Amino acid sequence: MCIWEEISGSRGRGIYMEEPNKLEWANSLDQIQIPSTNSRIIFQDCLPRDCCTNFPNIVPPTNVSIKRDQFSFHQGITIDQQQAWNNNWNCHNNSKPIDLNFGGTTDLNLKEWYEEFGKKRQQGLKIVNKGLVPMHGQDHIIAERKRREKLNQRFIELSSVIPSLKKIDKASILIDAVEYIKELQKKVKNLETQNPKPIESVVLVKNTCISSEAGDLGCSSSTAPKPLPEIEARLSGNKILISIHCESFKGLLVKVLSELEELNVTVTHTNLMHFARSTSFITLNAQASYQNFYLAISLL
Amino acid sequence: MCIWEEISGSRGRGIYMEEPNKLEWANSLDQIQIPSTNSRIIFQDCLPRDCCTNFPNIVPPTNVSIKRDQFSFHQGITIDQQQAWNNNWNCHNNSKPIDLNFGGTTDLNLKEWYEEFGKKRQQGLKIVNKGLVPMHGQDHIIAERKRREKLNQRFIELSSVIPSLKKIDKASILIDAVEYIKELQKKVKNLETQNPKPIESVVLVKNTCISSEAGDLGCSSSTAPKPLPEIEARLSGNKILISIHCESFKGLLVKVLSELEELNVTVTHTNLMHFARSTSFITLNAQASYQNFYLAISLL
DNA sequence: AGGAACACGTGACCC
DNA sequence: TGGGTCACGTGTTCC
Repeated sequence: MCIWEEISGSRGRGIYMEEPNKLEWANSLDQIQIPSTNSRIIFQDCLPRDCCTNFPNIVPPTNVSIKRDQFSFHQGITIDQQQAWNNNWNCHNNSKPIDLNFGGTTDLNLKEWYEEFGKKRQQGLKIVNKGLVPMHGQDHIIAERKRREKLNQRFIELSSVIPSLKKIDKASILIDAVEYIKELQKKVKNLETQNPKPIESVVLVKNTCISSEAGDLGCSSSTAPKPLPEIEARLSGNKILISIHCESFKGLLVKVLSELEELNVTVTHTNLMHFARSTSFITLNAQASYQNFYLAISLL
Repeated sequence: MCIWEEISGSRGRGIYMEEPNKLEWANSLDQIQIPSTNSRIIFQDCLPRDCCTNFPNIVPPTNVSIKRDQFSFHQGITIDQQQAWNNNWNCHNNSKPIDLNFGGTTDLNLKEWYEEFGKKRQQGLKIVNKGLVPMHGQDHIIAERKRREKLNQRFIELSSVIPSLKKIDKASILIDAVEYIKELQKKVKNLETQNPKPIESVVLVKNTCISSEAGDLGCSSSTAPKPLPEIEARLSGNKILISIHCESFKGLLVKVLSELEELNVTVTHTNLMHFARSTSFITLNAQASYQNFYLAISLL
């Protein structure tokens, strides 16, 4: 014999009803009695169609709300059972509970139905008294449900961008995500250090008398209408292409190269050609280390 | 009227007792009856001294365990009430429950005491039936606790490898992880398509009489002890460095270049030098499209 | 007060 | 059967 007696009281924030989450396995209908007021009982994991078809008149007037394989009943509003049955019984994606009126409409023996139904089940019918949730507690439940859904959705999203996913439980997803991210970071680092940045920029230092540090290249000595040296620097990432047109002198290339070396620039290709009027054309490919890159450019 | 009737049964895995965590506010002693066996009821938030002093003989033999401002009673072991009272009653930091024997030792009226006590309280006495925990349930609780800890640990790990983390709640971590992974994937793709593979390989085609397609480069005409042409090809990813030493003839460079062009190889740098005995040294930098890469190499 | 985030104990389910 | 995983409703805390 199970009897729920309602005793009102306030606990914590909301108004609570009696006996929250009372749960048991009914092995005999003799154990079940319906709370008189303000209570709700959910029969979980039962086949709703059977349940509804055979459900007897327990405590009229009683409502039954249906959702998936659950239904609950309580006192209050009544609507047409058959209508809800026809429209929504098999509509599993309908999240809104449906009220069904059982009050006085059926006379079938719940005990008989239950015991027949119970034979097909390993355990007794699970009965949860849901009547004793805090008022406003429904909001909390729904909010929490949404939060869980959101989190799960994002777990799915995360797992979808990880190609090397082995198991799909949450812990593994997180582990593999960390692993994958580390792998990608490593790859990017490798690629970036040995490759130019995709962004290209061009710096032009043409027809400009360069500063004192590079002055020994022969800047001041020229009085030609087109003043020498001409220096062009083109940048792509940390790669540099330098073109120099200047007067020839002994040790010119050594000077240029040592100059660049001081700027921590690695020369990858050089080309020197003498041309008319004893001038030289120097073409250089070089690569700057990242930390000295802008310094090097500004000094050039 | 509140009646707990024990109904044994198995639910899930362990053996469960009836009515776990039953909780209510008792406003009248008429509402309270003690479960006959295997149950424990805790009176919370009551003053133990009063309670104990005045507690009647309810269902002998009954034990009462005291912990802070709670005490529970159940059937079983009995110890001396007065001793526990003297030693432990006010010892609030004693976490071990103490058993007190009420069986037949006191005859006071619980109803009177309770109602006197209840006047001082806003609410009724809070009664929690703690008797109905699952057996072996402790393992489950601990396991689940560990699982949660593990998951949280991995959330922390994940968040530690994401540099652009704004908020630190779980949902945001997952979102940012997805975003970051996509970003990295994109970066890697960009870098990989425009850059050579980091693996370097070297192919040597030295001192070999090349095949008919390249035969017009002058292979057959040479009778020198060291037969010309010499061709070396070095590979790094899809980049190729070719060194050719062969006899000079008119249109040599054009021939070489058009030959390479047919192989869908993009030449990025060339250098031709004439040297002694009217031979030429050609150095070429080239880049093969991936699909023609191995073909190009085999033809060279 | 009221929403958001979290931890908790628990029931169910799956190898 | 037992270990592991998940979802659920709830209590708590913070803003």
